[in-house]
Amino acid sequence: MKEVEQLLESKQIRITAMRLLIYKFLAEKEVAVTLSDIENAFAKADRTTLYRTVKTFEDKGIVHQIDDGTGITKYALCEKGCNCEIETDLHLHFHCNNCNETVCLTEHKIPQIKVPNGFVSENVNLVVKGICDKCSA
Amino acid sequence: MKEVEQLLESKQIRITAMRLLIYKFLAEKEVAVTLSDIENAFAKADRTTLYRTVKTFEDKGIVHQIDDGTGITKYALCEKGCNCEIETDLHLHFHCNNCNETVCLTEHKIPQIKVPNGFVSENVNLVVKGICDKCSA
DNA sequence: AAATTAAGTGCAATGGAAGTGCATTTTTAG
DNA sequence: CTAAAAATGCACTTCCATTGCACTTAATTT
Ligand SMILES: [Mn+2]
Ligand SMILES: [Mn+2]
Ligand SMILES: [Zn+2]
Ligand SMILES: [Zn+2]
Repeated sequence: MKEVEQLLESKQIRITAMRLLIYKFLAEKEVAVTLSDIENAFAKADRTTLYRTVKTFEDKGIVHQIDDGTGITKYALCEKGCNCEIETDLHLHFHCNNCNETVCLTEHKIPQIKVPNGFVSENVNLVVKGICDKCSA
Repeated sequence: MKEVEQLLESKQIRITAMRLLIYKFLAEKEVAVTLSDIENAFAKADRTTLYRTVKTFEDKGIVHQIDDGTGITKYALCEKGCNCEIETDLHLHFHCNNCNETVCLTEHKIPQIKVPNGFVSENVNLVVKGICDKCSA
């Protein structure tokens, strides 16, 4: 647990019980989660608090948002040294049409995309949909 | 106008005044439009009608939805012979962070994306964000 | 330690957009 | 012309993101 507290402090995030719990929850999940997922895991806490906690994490660069096309924002912890606040998020995301879960494929970087003359690419969002490893087994 | 009516008929879409107008509106726009854009252009028509008209167009394969990450669904006419109802939509979309408009880059196909073993890719959504040609000039 | 200030949390409410049920109008078919 | 089918309009619902404000907890200052 000490490591988590150190991480939060290093990112200028004050430590509270709620924040430690939410961080732990995100760390245990191997998939991206919605606000409702968090809400269900912490029935006592108010949705607003969870929302703002995740937003704080995002602002401080330890969580990134994922728009997987379902219309519901998902969140996942950043990898160590991910820097997605500064550079653009480079890895791709996979959404399973069967189990409806979304995962970060952090090892799979988004290839360079060519755009027509006059266009300037600053950022790319790439979501692959299909069947995940668990569902295809 | 005759061509439009023929196109609609060939796709089993009944011709109504509203549908012709909306088709014309989409055809004139060189960018993807939101439902609100259409709503503003046809103040008299009810939002539901516009919604269902566009949905009909989509079901019949003459319009495709675009999720550009703004959280608001956008629509654009399909190219001739686009077949995005059958195969997956292959071209990429560009969203301008300056003018906030989204365009189809129909000439730019989405490259083959590698996914890890066990994952099956069925569909890819690729949105590039940056500065469009008009805004960068 | 007490007082002051700032930050975090909870409750209530708002707003935007997508979507649906049903009554009414318009089109099509017999 | 009449009956059936499709399209349209209105009202309403749902879902999620987001905010204002009051209250509680933690951090600073005196
Ligand atoms: Mn990710
Ligand atoms: Mn397109
Ligand atoms: Zn799955
Ligand atoms: Zn632009």
